[in-house]
Amino acid sequence: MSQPGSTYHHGDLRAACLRAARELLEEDGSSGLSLRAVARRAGVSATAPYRHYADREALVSAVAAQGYRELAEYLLAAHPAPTTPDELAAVAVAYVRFALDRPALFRVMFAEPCDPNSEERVAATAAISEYVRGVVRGAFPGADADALSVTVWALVHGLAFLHLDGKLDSATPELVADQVRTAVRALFTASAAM
Amino acid sequence: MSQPGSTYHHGDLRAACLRAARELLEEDGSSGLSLRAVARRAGVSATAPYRHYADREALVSAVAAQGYRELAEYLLAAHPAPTTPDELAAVAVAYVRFALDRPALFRVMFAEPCDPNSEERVAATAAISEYVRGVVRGAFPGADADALSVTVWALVHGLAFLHLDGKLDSATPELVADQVRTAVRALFTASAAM
DNA sequence: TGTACATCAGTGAACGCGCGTTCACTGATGTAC
DNA sequence: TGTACATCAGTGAACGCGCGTTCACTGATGTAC
Repeated sequence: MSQPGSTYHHGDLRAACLRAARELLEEDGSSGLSLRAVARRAGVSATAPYRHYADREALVSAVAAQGYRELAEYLLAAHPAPTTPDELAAVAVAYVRFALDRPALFRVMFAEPCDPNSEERVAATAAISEYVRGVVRGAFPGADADALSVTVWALVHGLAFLHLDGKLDSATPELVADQVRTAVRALFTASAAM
Repeated sequence: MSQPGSTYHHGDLRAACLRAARELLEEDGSSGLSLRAVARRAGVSATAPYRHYADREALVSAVAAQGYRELAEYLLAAHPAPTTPDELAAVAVAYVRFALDRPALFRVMFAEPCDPNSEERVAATAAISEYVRGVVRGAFPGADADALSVTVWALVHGLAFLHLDGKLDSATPELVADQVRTAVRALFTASAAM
């Protein structure tokens, strides 16, 4: 049990490290994400995090896994089981929105060479990919779900990255959303014509 | 003029640094790309690169710019001016191939927060984006070229990144190429139906 | 053709930094009796 | 309810490392006369 006044025992340093890591990530990018900086921000000695994370990579993996879970929530919140193009587009918009709301986190999740050994991480990405497949099956009943879900994911993922890198105009959220909707609709038309 | 036997004057250290940087990038990823490592590999003192690059960022920008130029060559080699879906698909395949052939370079080009101040870099990315627009105009004469070129670029870019991150099956080049062709064809069908 | 000299590419010592990680430790917690 | 003690979360000093960058320098180059 953590005691309010006590400072020696943090109470929930594991979660505090994760929170600190997320903040550093958004402030300084992934280069700012060091174990020492995390400890500093959590108000704890440099070595305290080792009680909770084996090493730096373990912490990064935990951050990424948390990111995957949050992304899944974003998508589910947009629409739990889309079946029309507009509903699918809403999910796509949420995906890109997530990337723009948490740019550094999104980069850690996808752009960094990752260790294939973190089961937490592997499971989280498998869940995302499974969700996309399910969504595509729902929205495009006739199509080859496997092939089309790759296409949809790639399209949306690419939009997210190009916006992240400033290669597309992301001045306002509405502008971004419109672009995403247009792109997804184009795909839907395609599948209908197949 | 560089003299074969002479070691004091390198001859073309600027280019040698670029080459060393590229090698380090592919061997160790972008974390291995330090000025000191570049100097070491070029067989030169740690400070020699400062004759040719103002700082680390200048070198990274130069590497990225070179990457953009090579990407453009890849695409042009695939087809100089595609007008059919198959020709467009060939260009798309080349884009993804480039990413998989030079993963770390591709990441530097796109996944790293970049300085918007390097004109060399800005010009190079503008050229790519202009090329994509031109290709789309050629292959989809009737469509809204601006909107559609964003869609095409995003789709291909997303495929490249998902493959890079091991989120899609990239066991053989042919498998990858097939996926890319399928996705691009889906888009073309869409535009034909619009 | 030969020499003096300005130019400039590369040297090497040194700086301060933040990092990941180890280690023996200490202080707080909570449980068994 | 009170006390002894095992557990374990966090400490702080220390390690070795590689980094970016500065500085005064030196050696090679090539040009002007």
